[in-house]
Amino acid sequence: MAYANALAVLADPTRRKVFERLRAGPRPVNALAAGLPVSRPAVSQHLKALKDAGLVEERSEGVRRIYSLRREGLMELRDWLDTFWDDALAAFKEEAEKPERSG
Amino acid sequence: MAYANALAVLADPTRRKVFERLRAGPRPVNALAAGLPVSRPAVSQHLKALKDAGLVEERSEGVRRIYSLRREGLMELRDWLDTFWDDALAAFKEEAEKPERSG
DNA sequence: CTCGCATGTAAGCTATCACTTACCGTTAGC
DNA sequence: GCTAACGGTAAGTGATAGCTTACATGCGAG
Repeated sequence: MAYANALAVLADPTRRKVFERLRAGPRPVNALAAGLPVSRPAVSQHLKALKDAGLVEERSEGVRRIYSLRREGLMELRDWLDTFWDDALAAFKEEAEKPERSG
Repeated sequence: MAYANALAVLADPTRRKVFERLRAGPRPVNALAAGLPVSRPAVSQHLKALKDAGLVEERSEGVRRIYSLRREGLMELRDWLDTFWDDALAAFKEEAEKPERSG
């Protein structure tokens, strides 16, 4: 059910912006916070949330913490999305929940 | 930017549950609310949010409102997700944001 | 028309969330 | 050791989101 966490974390616009910035490659906190309309501690908090959800990973480089994307964290979300196009599953579930029909 | 709305709407567990129930086929509000730990008005409110986000659609059938999935509403979200695997785009953006490198 | 079911809407409450400021630990350079 | 830069954490605050109850609306049956 990691997709649930991913959805919750990515729902916030600022946090999503931080996440999207990482698409361009690994970045230290300073760079991620630059230009955003929130303070640096706010970005730190967002990064923590992203990390807890498995969406980013962090490594130390001297005094900096370099954050990078973790695409595996998005995979469950993608899989979940795909279940809405899986017509076989949908049909099965429909029958399972409606053992009898009036028509 | 419809994916932003989709993310925000699907982030709530109860609302997501309602949405997932629709995977099994069109349902009236009553059926969607049955068994959920929240009141029926709460479900109505969730359905409104889902509808506003383009994730469900609604049609009247006598006194009932039949809600059904709208997969198009999920497409933008899926496309957005895919951008995180698009390495060409990622490389391009990386270069665009870093015109010079120390190496 | 009257009654009842199915559903949307309004108002109010509470918990949560994102933000800010202040502070602390850590690393690098002199 | 002293200082400066990077960044994580704590405490407090205001806004928002989801929930509930009460009420309004619309359709169908008799």
